[in-house]
Amino acid sequence: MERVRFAPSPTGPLHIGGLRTALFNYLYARKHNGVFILRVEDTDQTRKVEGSEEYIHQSLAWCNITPDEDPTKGGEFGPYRQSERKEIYADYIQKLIDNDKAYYAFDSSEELATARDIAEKEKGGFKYNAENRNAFKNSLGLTQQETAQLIEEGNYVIRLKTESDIDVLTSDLVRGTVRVNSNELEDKILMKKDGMPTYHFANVVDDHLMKITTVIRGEEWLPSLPIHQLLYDAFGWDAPKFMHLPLILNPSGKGKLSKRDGDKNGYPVFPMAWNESTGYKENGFLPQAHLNYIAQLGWSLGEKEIMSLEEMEKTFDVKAIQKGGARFDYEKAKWVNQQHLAAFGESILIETYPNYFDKLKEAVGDKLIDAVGLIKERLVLLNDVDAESDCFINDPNEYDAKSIKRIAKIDVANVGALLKKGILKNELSELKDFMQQCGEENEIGMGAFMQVLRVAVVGSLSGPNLIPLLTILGKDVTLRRLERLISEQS
RNA sequence: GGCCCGUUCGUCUAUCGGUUAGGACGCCAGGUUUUCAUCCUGGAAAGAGGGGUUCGAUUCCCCUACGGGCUACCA
Repeated sequence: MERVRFAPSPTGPLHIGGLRTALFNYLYARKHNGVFILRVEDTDQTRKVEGSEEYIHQSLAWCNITPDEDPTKGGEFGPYRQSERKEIYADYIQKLIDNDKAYYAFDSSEELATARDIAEKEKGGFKYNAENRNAFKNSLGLTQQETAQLIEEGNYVIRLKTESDIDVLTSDLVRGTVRVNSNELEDKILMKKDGMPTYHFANVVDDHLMKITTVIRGEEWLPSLPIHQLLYDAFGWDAPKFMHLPLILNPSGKGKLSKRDGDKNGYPVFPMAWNESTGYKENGFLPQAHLNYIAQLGWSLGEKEIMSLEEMEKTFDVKAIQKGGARFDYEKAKWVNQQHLAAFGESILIETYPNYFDKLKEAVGDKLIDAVGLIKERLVLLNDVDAESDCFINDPNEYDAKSIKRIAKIDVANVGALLKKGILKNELSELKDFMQQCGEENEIGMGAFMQVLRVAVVGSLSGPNLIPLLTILGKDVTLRRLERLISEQS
């Protein structure tokens, strides 16, 4: 039974990268009939941001990515919030200490900072490990008595005791074997002064205890994989499988996708609104379309790019995961959304997103389905509904200057008068025949009629199919709008 | 700086040693449409560079370049 987990920190809103990690975990679980767990990694109390855990839940819910086990619904392996697992970590760190795999260290942050400064100037980097740990204040160099005394005072951290000069072999599902010499590694802090574990420690302990079979996370974790491997070894545990996902980059390719770049270039980076920032939801994206697009960043879906979540669950394949980072492309994200929108039937679209169609419904009543049929193929985002519906609801506010220029050659008064007559005498649905006939008699092109009528009704030369639009609006509205154009343009 | 990972059209990607290097977004041109959008057809557009291995390399290996990540008592 495969068990995977998405393990975000509640330090702010979920962003696109985090959401994709969640998605891939979820897809992997579903594909293998496994279990998808949400674990909240809130071991850093100082960086915790109010409301962000709730935000993570809501975002996943919006996307229909439902955890099988999580902090709110619980599960067999809880608690699922790391801050509630303090005693567990204390037990396990003791095992490491007892087996000489970890040790106490008493260096102050200031002492470490100076050591780091000096080392960086001298050899370009600082590492606290077998090579120099004797130079620091820790239980490895101090007597038992001194150590006990310092522990009593409470100002200590616990570090992993790495061996010197051994090859650490790790394996990644998308990258194969990664080999690092332990001299490159550090005696990472496992337990902080406040008694909370660091990511490295809590992660390994929890993944083991929660019986995680495959760890799927971002590539930024690849450098610490050897540390995690050492930790599994220290406990004598089998490590799970690992899959490190390529990063999602800014459109420029410079750096990880950032909120800053999103703000600058006008695209959201969060699933839903967070403080001043709007999310994909508020910008009119369908959750399945958003997921469909971000899935393409690092996963080759094949020739058929447009897929529902269910289809992705079936086709997800580790072999198709990309190694290199993928740049974000908002244009394509919108195109995917347009494709999903187009696949909806009118009534299902209205049923699924009723709020977007409230105003239109009020204006056209039982002709709502016809009206939506006219605008549906014009939508890229759900938010476009407003602009596209406008011609059903309001008379044109003002006439588009370019369009007025384009009909300048037409005798609006004359054409308008003929149209008026035609509308009074004919059914709107038959107006085209009238224009044809009347056009021949008066040597006026079909285009002239249509353009005048369109500008009158919509205010510009673009918009939905005109005759069906008129039949929904009715004769009164059509005539009113036509007369106004005649009076303003004659 | 050190370590790790990566590199096919502008972008997302296919190719598991032999292909006219395929698809998608975007772009351009044409068609459909009263218009715009949709839709359809067509077009321009790619193997970072250098060495190997091989009868043959985009594909395997090495070097270089470039890009990214990590280098916290943050995750």
